[in-house]
Amino acid sequence: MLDERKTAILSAVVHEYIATAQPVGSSHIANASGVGVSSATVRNEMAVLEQEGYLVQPHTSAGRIPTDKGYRFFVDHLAPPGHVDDVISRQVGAFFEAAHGRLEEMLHQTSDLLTKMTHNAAVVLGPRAEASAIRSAQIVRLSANAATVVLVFANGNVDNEVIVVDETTPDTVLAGASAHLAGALTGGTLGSVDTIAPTGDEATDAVCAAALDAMRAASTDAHVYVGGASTVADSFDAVDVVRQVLHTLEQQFVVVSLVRDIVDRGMSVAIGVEHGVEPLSACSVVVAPVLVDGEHIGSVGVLGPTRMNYPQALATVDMVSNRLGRRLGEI
Amino acid sequence: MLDERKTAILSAVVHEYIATAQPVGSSHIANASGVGVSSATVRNEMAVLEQEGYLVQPHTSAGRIPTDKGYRFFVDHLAPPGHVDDVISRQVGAFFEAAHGRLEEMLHQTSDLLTKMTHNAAVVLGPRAEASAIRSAQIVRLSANAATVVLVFANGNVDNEVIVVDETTPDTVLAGASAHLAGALTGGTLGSVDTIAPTGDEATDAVCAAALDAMRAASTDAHVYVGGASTVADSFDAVDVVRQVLHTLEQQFVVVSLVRDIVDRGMSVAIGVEHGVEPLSACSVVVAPVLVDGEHIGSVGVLGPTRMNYPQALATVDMVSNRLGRRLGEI
DNA sequence: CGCTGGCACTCGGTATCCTCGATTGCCAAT
DNA sequence: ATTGGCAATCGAGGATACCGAGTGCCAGCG
Repeated sequence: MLDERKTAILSAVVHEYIATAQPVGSSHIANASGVGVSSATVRNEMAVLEQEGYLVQPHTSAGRIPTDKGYRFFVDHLAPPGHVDDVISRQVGAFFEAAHGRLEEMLHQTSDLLTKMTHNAAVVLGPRAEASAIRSAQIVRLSANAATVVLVFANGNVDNEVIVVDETTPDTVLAGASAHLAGALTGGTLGSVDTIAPTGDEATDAVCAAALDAMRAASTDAHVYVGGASTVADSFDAVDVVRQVLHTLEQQFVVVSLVRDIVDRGMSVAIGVEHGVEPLSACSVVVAPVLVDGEHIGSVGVLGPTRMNYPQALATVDMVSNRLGRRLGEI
Repeated sequence: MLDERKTAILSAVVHEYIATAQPVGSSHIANASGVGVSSATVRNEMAVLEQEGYLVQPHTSAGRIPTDKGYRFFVDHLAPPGHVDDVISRQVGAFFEAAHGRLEEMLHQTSDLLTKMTHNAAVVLGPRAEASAIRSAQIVRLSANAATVVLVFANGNVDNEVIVVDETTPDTVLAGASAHLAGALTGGTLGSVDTIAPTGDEATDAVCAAALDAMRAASTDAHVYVGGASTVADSFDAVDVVRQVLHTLEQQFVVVSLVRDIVDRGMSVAIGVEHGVEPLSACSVVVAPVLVDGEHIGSVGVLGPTRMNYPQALATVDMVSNRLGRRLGEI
């Protein structure tokens, strides 16, 4: 464990580096921060902090910058409670008051909101379909050989899949199948319903089976919204880092498992290499689960450079996840 | 108009520059291309081409690079018919064969497909809701004070909006409103239906009106899918150009009007400043309308650096728009 | 008359060198 | 234990020189 003075110095370095993105030297700290001690002493302490892995020097004769371990210590022990500006807070409130319309639209906008607040890329993971209760199911014919299955879930999500139907299938059979499907699914969840009881009519049963298959296939892919990807271009000077990060962010699968993994481990911040996604090792991720009635139905997070503003990010992500959860609970 | 030799030289410069991204000098052309003429002659011709605005020199003692005007001449008069690799072509075919599920999902995947094929950012504009015939409408209660309106359109699109209902509204009224709404809307379009005939029951009419308002509000925002934004980081070395372009690409409104504008003007390529979006002046856009039964229901396009591979982009965009249109027509 | 080879000139890119300043580590003094 | 002082380090930034790719122009040639 670090003594009080080392702690103060580390804190000062982190703060300064987050603010300026420049390696910070001993004299800066000796002068500016509350550590009433000479630069030489700070130097000695910083040398120790470097040995212990909290700081590094980009090169001799440069100041120090925090390592992942340094940031970790900072967020675990030093991060001020991070509070969200009152004005901002009110804006978020207003945003969720006004939020309406499709669930998807709302989640999308939420990611934009996070981006605007933190100036970092934002990720919103929506609820999985299979967990939510089904409120309505219907099959609507689109053309001679196509129909669409529409499921309305209790959480406000509406999902649909186009299925192929035989041209000879009469509308009456489709309508029958629609009614049968509605009866079988309404009140249940996609996860709980395995098969649909046969009606005896072959054509009807075929349509129902196709519909269920299609919906089940669709329900597995998560809703994920990544906003503000362009901010990563602002966060890094090295164009190849930008390339790598952007490229990775476009792979939904990677993003989803990244966020899920962190949330599942009960963490709220993953710093640099901690999250194990190598191309994002210059980035930290701050996440929070979205809870509705205590149930974990999604996640929100922001992704930025390791020298991001952790207190603000933590506070913001927390607040947004709360508000979003509350809003979703109202539906 | 340019004589044959100038044309050949311009063509060679464009080709070379697209391939290498380096200013191309007279000797390169004299040696490599089919213009059987000395470098001195090429130099003279290039000087003229520069005066006429087809080429520029980044600085004295450097080779030439094409201007927007140069590219324009190239795509208008010189671009080889641009053909898509057979293998690729088959893959696209397979993609659209296999395409299924939600319309949105399909459009999203289409943009990814375009990105993969052209290594540029891709834009897909989906059909507007208001134009398409409504096949089904229903209102489903989600909770005491919320319900969702679900509309199924003939083109396979399914749209929904959450509306607020009075807590005291009984389920029977909602069901009645749902039926009434379905009766009023089915067969029509959102554009064609102004108001819903009153039923006489006040609560029912209120719900119907709210539903119509919500859907009409929702129908105006276009479905737009931007894929492969990360490729712009690969296309430019200057990090500030990357920032600008990415930032612009995130503004859906700008992207939508950009593409719409080009398509509406009947153009298939907008080069550099031609499209008038200043932050994208280093980019060209290749677009094609998506037609179903001769009706323009959406657009696809790619956006890349002005030195993109126009023949390939044109061919690809064309092909994808055709296939997509055909596929959408099947529904 | 158009084309060509030749030549002087230009200028960006790269390498080299130097200086300047920020910062460090260490040491002796307090 | 802390501090002021000091030599040492090393990158950033500026100046200089060189190289090479490329140009423009001109005189000669078919």
